Amino acid sequence: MASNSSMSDTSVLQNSQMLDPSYMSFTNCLLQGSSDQTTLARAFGFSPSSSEVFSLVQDEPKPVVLEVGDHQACGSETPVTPMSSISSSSTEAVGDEDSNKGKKDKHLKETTEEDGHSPKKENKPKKKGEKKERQPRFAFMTKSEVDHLEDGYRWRKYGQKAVKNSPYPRSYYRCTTQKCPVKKRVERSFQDPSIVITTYEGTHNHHVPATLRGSVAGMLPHSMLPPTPLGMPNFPQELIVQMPQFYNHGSATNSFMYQQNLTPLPQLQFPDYGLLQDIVPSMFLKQEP
DNA sequence: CGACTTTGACCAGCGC
DNA sequence: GCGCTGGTCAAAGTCG
Repeated sequence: MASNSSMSDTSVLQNSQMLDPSYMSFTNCLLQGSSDQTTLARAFGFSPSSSEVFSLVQDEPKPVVLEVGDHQACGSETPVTPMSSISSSSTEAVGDEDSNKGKKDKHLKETTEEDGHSPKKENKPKKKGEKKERQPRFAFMTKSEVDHLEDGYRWRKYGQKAVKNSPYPRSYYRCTTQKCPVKKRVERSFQDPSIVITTYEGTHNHHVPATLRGSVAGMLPHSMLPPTPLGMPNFPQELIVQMPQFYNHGSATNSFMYQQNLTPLPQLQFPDYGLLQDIVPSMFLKQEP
């Protein structure tokens, strides 16, 4: 599918409310406070390009984030607004979480009785109480014509589902690298079809494939390359590595716009989280007061 | 021929 | 308990 996005500008806007203090550090800098896109870009080591990143959502247990240019990141004043931040701890919230875990179990379920019967999956025994650990997740919105943005990694689509209340389907991708647990979900905002909502889940345990067409990996500054899975915070890593078109199909125009402190698009300014939730339901967790 | 996409089915969780 | 929904599987199809 489309992997090229020839997008337009890049603007980041955010909404930073409900940020859990713990996340503030990063999110703050990243999304809200620091807002200068350039700064942001710099902070993450990517350069703007084809699409617009409207908001970010992170679902991280820990705000490990700052390591990536943190201090630098903070301090500007652009309006970068995170869609929200999710603290996994407090509320198991994120429905997705379950999803991940539950789903898999599904096939754990047993076929026992007539076992082997189901044509499709076979089931493996799994413990009932056993829960799957939730992978760190990170979501962001981009303005893009293409659904699947090139981000340097190779993905394999493993499913697509219609989204309730939305004419646009949601696609599920998995990193094709062996043993890499990273998944991502891509869907379009039904409110603004030009907006693509991408959710990454998990952490790559490998580097960006060097063989990627266009050798994206090669173009990446080392700061963008995935650090070791162990040593680095997941979030930043995700962000850095996966910010799609940011480093991929950058165009002068885009870069320019990016640095120009783009104006937030009206339709992207979400007055309240309810709205946001409509757009990206699974990414918004209620925050306990 | 391998890698990837499409698509219908399956399953678990959740709300009613 | 039932139905809905989201997430995943895997066979079949497509593509380079």
